[in-house]
Amino acid sequence: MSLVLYNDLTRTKEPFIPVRKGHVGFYSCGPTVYDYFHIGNARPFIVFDVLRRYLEYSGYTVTFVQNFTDIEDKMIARANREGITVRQLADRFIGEYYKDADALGVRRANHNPLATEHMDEIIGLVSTLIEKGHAYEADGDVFFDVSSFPKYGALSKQSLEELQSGARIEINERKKHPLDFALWKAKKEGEPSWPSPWGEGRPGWHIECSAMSMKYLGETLDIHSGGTDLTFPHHENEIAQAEAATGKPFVKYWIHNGYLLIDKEKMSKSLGNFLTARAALEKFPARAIRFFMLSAHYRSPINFSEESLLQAKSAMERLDNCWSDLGHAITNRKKGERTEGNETAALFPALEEKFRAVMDDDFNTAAATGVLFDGVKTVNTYLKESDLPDPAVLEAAETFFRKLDSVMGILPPEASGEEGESAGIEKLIAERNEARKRKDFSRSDEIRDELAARGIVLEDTPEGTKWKKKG
RNA sequence: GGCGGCAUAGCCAAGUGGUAAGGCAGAGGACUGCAAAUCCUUUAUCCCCAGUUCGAAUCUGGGUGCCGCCUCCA
Repeated sequence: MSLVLYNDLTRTKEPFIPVRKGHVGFYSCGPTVYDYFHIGNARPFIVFDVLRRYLEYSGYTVTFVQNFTDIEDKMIARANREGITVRQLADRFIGEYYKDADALGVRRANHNPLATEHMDEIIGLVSTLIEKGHAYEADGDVFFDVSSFPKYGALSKQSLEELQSGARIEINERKKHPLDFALWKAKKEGEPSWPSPWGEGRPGWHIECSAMSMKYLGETLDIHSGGTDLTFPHHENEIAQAEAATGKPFVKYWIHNGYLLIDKEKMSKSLGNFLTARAALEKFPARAIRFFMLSAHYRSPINFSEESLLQAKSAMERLDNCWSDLGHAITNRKKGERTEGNETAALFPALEEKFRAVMDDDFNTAAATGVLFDGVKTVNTYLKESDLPDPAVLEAAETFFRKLDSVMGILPPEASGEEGESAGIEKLIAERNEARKRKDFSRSDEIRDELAARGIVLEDTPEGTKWKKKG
């Protein structure tokens, strides 16, 4: 088995074969850093983080690039409103991006290029396009000439005529074709600008991704991802810019995630129906948010709701219980225990194989969560039925969870031992167990309630009383 | 108008020809001083109609409903 990906360019699932054997160049469109990102924006960050991790799990060396758009209309508008520079605004929200993305368990990219730091590459690309007759200057603006690029519309499967007929774009007299788009915008009053062969100005939005992705990943990328709303025009334009300039295929696999909906409607800043990732993180554990995102296929729309997140949270608690029970069993294992658990131990590699199979099929994280919980069930059943667990089973189980978690990133973090607190809790538990021996249940329940008020949950098991923090 | 997506149990959601994964919630049982956790049992003929097929949630045609893109947007 090997990975098969749904390629939006061909609208079919295709075997994944990278340009360079063993290596993957992966570019994902990043945020415009004019505000906190919302939970809908978080979807691609999380799902493509998982795809990247899966590629690494599968043995590829991945170069993952995600840009920050730091010069753009909304950036300028907000900076002016707040009386700060665009650069200051960008610095601020890049910092905020990392806070939230880190909290969500999104691994950092290998490169996070900024448009404003790649003016040479951008201007170089625009110059090439003009030289090759694919772009033209008009009063300090430079436009891409869509009619010079026959493949235009290949990604969105629309002809120029079809695209135009439904278009709601403003007529611009200086454009040769209504769908021509800006590569370079002449400076306006109150806007940051950079020198260029066409005068002072700033880059259009689409050009930065073409220029920066090719700089870091070469002229043909393996994977380019983003939200499905970027298919047109953003990604269509990226293809036009890159391929008109290089004459080579720009991207082998285009993948787009479905929207996150709220009240059955797309969550977006312009609709005003958004919840920032930060606000979501205050309400729900990050791992529950990740699990929620992974519980549906990445191309399907998912509906964000309080109920869905609470369900995800409960599912995580089940995983936590299993993981902590497994940890207890491992910590407390004794020498000379049984070693006849081979059959059970063998279940885990088989489950991992299943995980691999479903993930290889266009990255089916929803099915993968099923496999994860098959593992949970297997562990729970084994621990219940086995008084003296076979270390081989425990190790196989732990390996299974760690391997899957290297991709999904939803296991609880390692318990941080706050020494003093633990000792105090242990003491109370001992006192409670004394009371239970005396059958002084009112005292023992009092202690349990006291701990519960501190978020400590007790479990009486044949091996003694366990405690854990309730998240 | 063009392009595209979705419709599976109370809720979330896999499954694309051989009689429905997984999670949440519910019910009954086991265990427990009571709990908690866990285990066992239990809860669906897959939007509707017609067709193809020995056989369809899965293919074809038609219908209904919902959503998105074609403008900034993950």
